[in-house]
Amino acid sequence: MENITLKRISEVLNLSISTVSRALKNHPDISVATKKRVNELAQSLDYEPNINAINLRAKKNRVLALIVPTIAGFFYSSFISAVEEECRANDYTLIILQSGNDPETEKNNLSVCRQNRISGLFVCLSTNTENMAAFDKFNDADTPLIFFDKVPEGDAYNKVCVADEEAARIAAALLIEKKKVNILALFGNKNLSITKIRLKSFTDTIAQQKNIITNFEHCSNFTEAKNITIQYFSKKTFPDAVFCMSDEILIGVMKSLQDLKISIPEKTAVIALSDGFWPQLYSPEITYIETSGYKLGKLAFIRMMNCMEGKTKPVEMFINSPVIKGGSL
Amino acid sequence: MENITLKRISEVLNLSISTVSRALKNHPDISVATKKRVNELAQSLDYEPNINAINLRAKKNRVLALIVPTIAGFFYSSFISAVEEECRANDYTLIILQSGNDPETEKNNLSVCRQNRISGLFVCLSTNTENMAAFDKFNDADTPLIFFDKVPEGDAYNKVCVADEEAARIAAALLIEKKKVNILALFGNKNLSITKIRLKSFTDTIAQQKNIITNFEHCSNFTEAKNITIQYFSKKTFPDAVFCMSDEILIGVMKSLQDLKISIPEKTAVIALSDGFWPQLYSPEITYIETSGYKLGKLAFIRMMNCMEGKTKPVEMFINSPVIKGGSL
DNA sequence: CTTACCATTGCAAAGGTTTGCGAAACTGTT
DNA sequence: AACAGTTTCGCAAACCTTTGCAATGGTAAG
Repeated sequence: MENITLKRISEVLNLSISTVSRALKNHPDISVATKKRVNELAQSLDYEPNINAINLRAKKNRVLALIVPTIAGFFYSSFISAVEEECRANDYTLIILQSGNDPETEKNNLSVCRQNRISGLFVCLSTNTENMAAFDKFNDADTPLIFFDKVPEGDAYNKVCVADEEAARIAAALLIEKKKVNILALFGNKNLSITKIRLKSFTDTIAQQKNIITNFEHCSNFTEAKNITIQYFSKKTFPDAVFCMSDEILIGVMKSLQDLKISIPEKTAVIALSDGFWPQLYSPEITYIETSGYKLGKLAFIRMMNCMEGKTKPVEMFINSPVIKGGSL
Repeated sequence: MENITLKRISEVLNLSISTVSRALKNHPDISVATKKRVNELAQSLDYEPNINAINLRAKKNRVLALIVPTIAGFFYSSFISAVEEECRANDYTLIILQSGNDPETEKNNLSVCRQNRISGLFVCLSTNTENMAAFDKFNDADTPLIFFDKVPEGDAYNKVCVADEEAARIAAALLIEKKKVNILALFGNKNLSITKIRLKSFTDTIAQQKNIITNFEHCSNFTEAKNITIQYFSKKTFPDAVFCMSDEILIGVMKSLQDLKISIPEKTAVIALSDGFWPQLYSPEITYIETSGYKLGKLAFIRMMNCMEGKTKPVEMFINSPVIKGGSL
């Protein structure tokens, strides 16, 4: 099947390319009769404008890109889902790239983005990104850059975040309110700013109470979370509550608690920061503070649009953190 | 920051655009001295070629697209993850679009694809797509079209599938082998070909045994699966095994069994067709027949490459279905 | 000194679209 | 019949890259 272009249509109709172009765009210069002829032929030939040509001429692009360590996983895939919905609704094309948590791949991805002359970029940093220079180029080029989840430090960047501090504080407060006295608190990778914030906020809140013993542990994946939990709960006296910083940790913890047949909330309570999907799978359902990827995605897109409209200073934005009560506390 | 182009470089160096272009591509016509000058300047200016211009000239694109009902969910996101990895490794850009299970949106997405002059397309049909005409245009245009998961009927299309028939047969055989006699078999949406295939294969295998009672039910989401399970297991005599056609059904079933405190595998056995992530979350882990989104994605990409290399007839391909033993059977 | 040849480099066209500006045709007015 | 004013349309340039072919300069051979 041949490629249908304006030129092709213009030849068939004995018109100039420019007339065809204007007719399709409903330009007032063109007579209704001509518009009708053009539109009908275009329709019947299934004409679709060549985006590459359009972008080339316009020197810009309705293309956004998104870089994420991995697509799989509930938080990211629901974030992406939200962003994609908005892109589609606003006639943006979305390019998705995985970094695999590898700074080198991340750099290559940025190269792809620049080749594509994208007009905006969402980024969740890989765990060990240190040099932000490659990102700064986008700022220099006035290409909006929105970080989410794993964000860089400093106030030179746009960031959308779950209200990490608030969420961790609420969780700690709930544990205090329920008079828990021996808490196992599980956090993710030490180096992540997200971990630091949650840890500090949780610690600060708990520390106000004298009589609470808190065991802080770090675990960066499902398996580690499982193992640490087993370690703590194999003893004859064990924590009366577990705090899980993330979904991944939560499911690791739950696996071990189920293996050990420790009943919830009788023997121990569980509370988590979560996207909201997993907690409802358990019985009783897990009480959690919501950190919704979907909502965050929507917010990120709004922020992106604002950045594209006009010059604004980088800001850090938050989504709120409602408590969803299950029966685990 | 201004846009760096070949022209810009050529002006600085007092060379022609073509010389710069060739120098960057390491063309033998260009002297080493010139190549060096050009490369150094390009490097320092962070030159990235404009993909739109390249595509326009080449009249083709290293862009693939993928349409899926929703990105969220384990099967799809792991499928996408695999496809994206391969795209990146092979210098293809991937555009991801969600149909939201709406044929209208699906059609719009196809329009986007054609505007982008993509060179290949992966599609998981939305549940109620009837008219394949919009897809046929891609075949007419020699743009490879690979269907996965929800695939159209007939042999005019390329399809990559989990070995549905085999997987369902294996599951049924395992239940027979374990001498289960009262089985609750849960299947997804009746209209899906994937459901039909699994249902038929399962039924055919089970039917060979006279003494087995099988209760077939359809449920198209988590909640329905939960409710049906409760309905069956609230009676005083209940099934001694549950078969779950998908992950979504499995987690619904497990929620209800946990709520009712029905111990597995003592009171009832559970077996599922699954991507493999969820079964390991439970205790005991669920025995399942693997239907891996990730593997399927890899296969889909290979098939795509084959289609792009040369003219081949549409085929239906399968990935194998290993049994992963947990303790639920 | 001419001729031939090689190594380098430049010219120009093409790909599809948009848009400022000029050209043509037509309308209606004096 | 001449003119101005509209309506409708076409020309050509620009966006950036690639590539066949021509052109330039130089070197060596005759």
